[in-house]
Amino acid sequence: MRLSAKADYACRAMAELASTSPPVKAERLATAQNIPLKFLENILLDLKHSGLVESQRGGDGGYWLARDASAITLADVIRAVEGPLAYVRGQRPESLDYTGAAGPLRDVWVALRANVRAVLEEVTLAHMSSGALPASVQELIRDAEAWHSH
Amino acid sequence: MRLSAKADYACRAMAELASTSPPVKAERLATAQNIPLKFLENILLDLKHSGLVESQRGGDGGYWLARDASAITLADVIRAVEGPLAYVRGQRPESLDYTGAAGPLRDVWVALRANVRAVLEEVTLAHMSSGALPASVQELIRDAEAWHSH
DNA sequence: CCCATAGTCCACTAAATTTATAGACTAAGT
DNA sequence: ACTTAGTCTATAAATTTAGTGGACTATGGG
Repeated sequence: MRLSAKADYACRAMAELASTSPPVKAERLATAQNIPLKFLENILLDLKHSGLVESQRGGDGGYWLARDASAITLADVIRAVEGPLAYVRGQRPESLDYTGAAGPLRDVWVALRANVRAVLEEVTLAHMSSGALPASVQELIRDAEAWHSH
Repeated sequence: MRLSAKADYACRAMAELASTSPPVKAERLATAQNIPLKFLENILLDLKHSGLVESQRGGDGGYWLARDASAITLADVIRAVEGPLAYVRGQRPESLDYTGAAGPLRDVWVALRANVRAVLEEVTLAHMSSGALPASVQELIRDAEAWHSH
C-alpha cells in the first residue's frame, strides 16, 4: 500500500495553510515544506478545483482554505489529488470480482479500505495545526509503538 | 493509497495454492485466477525468494506453500512482492521528517500503517481457503456495508 | 544413459504512471 | 503601464509496473 508524493505534499501544504494567516503565497508554502514550487502549484490547482482552497492573483495574492480547518479531513485532501482513497489494481474494491479460492479477497480489500478511512476521515486540518490528533488515532500510535519496542 | 496489481495477483495465486493439492503448475494458477502466465512466474519467483513457496522443476514440477497455510498472512505475501506494507513517497513512515505545521503528519502515517496491519497481518491463507475471515475483519466489513447503505 | 519434454528461472524490454519543469497567459494591485 | 503571483497546457525525466523471450534443469521414456 503506497501513498504518492503528491498526496504527501498536498497534506503538508494544507497543514501549513491551516496554520498561517491568509492569504499565503505558493512560494512560502514551498519553502516552508520543502516542496518543488512548480509541482506544488499543480497540486494547489487540484485542491482549488476540488473546492478545498480559494485563491487570489496579483501582488497581494495567495491561497487560503475554502472552509474551516475543522471541516477538512486528510481524506478530502488525498481524494482531491489522488482520486479514491483506497484502490486495488486501479479499481475500487467492490468492482473487482474474484473467482475460485480468491473469493474472500474482495471482502478483505473492503475491510482494508474501512480501516484506512477510520484514520483519514477522522483527522482534520484543525487537528494538524493544533498538534492534538483524535483520541482513536493516538491510541493506534501508542499500540504501534508498543509493538515496535518488542 | 494504492495496492499494485502485482500484490493482488500474488494474494490470489497464494489463495489458490493454499487450496490445491501440491505440486501446482504455474499455468494452472494462471488460468484459475486469470493472471498473465509470464507475469505470474515473476511473482512466484519473488515469493520463492522470500521463502513463502517452494518449487520443483521438470515434468512433474510445480509450486507449493513452504509452510502451513495458517502460518502465512496476506501481509507476508504483499511484503514479498511490494516491499514494506505501507510507505509514503517510497519511504517508511518513521523515516520521514516533517517540519512546521506538518509535524503531526508523521504520526498519522504511523497510525495508518497500524490500521493496515490490523487487517493484513490477521488474515491468513487458511482463512482464505476456508472462506471464513477473522471476526475482527468481518466486523469491519459489516460496518462498511452499513455505512454504504445510508 | 541419453534424449525429449515440461516447466521453472532469469535478464531484459515496453508501457504506463508519477514526478517535476518550462513557459505563455491572465488577473490584481500600485 | 508595470510588477507580482496565480492559472493553465505541454512536455521532459525518472521511476514503477507490466509483460516477454529464451536459457536452464529436473524428470520420465526409451
